[in-house]
Amino acid sequence: MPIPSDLPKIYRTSAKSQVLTLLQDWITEGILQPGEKIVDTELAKMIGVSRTPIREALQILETQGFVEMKPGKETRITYLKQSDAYNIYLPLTSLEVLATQLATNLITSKQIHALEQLNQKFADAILSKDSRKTLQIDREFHQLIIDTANNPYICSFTHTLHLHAKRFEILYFEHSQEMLQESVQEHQAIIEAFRTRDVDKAKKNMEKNWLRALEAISTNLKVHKNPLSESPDSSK
Amino acid sequence: MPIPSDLPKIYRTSAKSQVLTLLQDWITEGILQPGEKIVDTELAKMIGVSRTPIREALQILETQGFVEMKPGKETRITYLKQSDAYNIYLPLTSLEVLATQLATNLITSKQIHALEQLNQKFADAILSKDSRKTLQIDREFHQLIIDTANNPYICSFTHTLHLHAKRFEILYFEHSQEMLQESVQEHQAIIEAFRTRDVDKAKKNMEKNWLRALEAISTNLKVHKNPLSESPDSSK
DNA sequence: AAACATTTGTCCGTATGTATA
DNA sequence: ATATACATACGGACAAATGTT
Repeated sequence: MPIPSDLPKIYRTSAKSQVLTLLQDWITEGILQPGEKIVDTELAKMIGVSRTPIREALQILETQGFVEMKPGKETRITYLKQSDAYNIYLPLTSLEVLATQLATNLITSKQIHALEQLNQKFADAILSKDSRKTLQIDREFHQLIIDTANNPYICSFTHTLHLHAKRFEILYFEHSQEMLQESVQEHQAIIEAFRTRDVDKAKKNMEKNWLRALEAISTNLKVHKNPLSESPDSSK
Repeated sequence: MPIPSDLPKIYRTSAKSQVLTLLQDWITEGILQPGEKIVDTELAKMIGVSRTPIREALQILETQGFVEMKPGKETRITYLKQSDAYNIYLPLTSLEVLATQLATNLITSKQIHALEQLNQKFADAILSKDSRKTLQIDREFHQLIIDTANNPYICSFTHTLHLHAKRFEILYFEHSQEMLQESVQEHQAIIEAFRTRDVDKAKKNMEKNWLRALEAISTNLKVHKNPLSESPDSSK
């Protein structure tokens, strides 16, 4: 059997990358809470690797804004305030609007078809009221557009912001049915705009999609569940 | 003498951060060339520290797109093609336009005054024909606006993109006098827009400032100086 | 095909700096 | 103020993987 030559090269997965993905997951899911102290020896024992890959992963998490390392002192999960919503969603909006603009001129009919299927799955997920699955499929829809734009910096930045947004939503926000239904409409409008290569329509709907989510967030926050989520008293 | 209590806390600078800054400088300045192989033991000997802080810095440089680590195989400085100009400058434009929007509502008269002084120094630097200094002051102008916007994600992303842009310009591009003169005008327009809190005018001029630079780049590239800057033959 | 050289990935010990009693 | 405990930063050694002869 001939081996297809265009297979994506599978790199050996280092302990570092596995730890990184694991910790990103623990932080976004809230298993590691905002403000929680991280001790590398403990994590190492817990996960079953040495301190080195733990530390290497922590370095990366710091540049992504998930932990704060005070050299020689301590390492903590970063705090996340409700007002951070703007910090996260506004640059995410700008970058995804740009991705949409670039994608409009690059997208193939095959990819448009994939977007349609994802939006259908999205609509189904909303009805199933499985909010985790719904969020997951929404992100896949957006990710396909980002991938189409084919810009490594946009891809990297939005990946980080998506993780922060997920953490934020798990901490503070529950999407309403009506809001998600509107999302389906906007997704559909983006797909139509792609078909007719209508850059302006595509961008406008992408922007609306995110800004509406941000507005919903700022007017409809979860009750403050977790004291650790707030920044500590600065008078200390 | 009373000690002012609002001093920014000076953290002990780790070997890791020093190595990181040093390598970022070497890469953007072209001392470490695109495609060049990096051996951590060599760097460690050269700089005079152990492999650990070198590796930690390399992890971060990888997430920023300056090096590529192939596990168990090799570590290389990333290639930079002329066509990467779009990848760098387009997201930078989007993010700085957003920063400008946010800054318009936050900027103080003191900061506006600082911008004016920077733009004056910028104009002087252009006449002195010291292109390094000119670029440096231009970045300080933009950085002040970004700092004013007060968004950690925008700040982090644009920092990385500024470094990539600097590397690109040193490799491929020499700003012309006329282009820089236009920049002075746009900066002035931004300052005026800040004064009157004219969000739209401020954004438009910031966008124009970057897009014009990108246009100049794509129509006026340096002669291809460096064979290593090109990606290697993909048929390998 | 197998042994070698090279380089990376991981482990763990030690020292330095920080906070607390 | 001094001593103690503790966590982090760094160093050096070993193991694993890759490419080569």
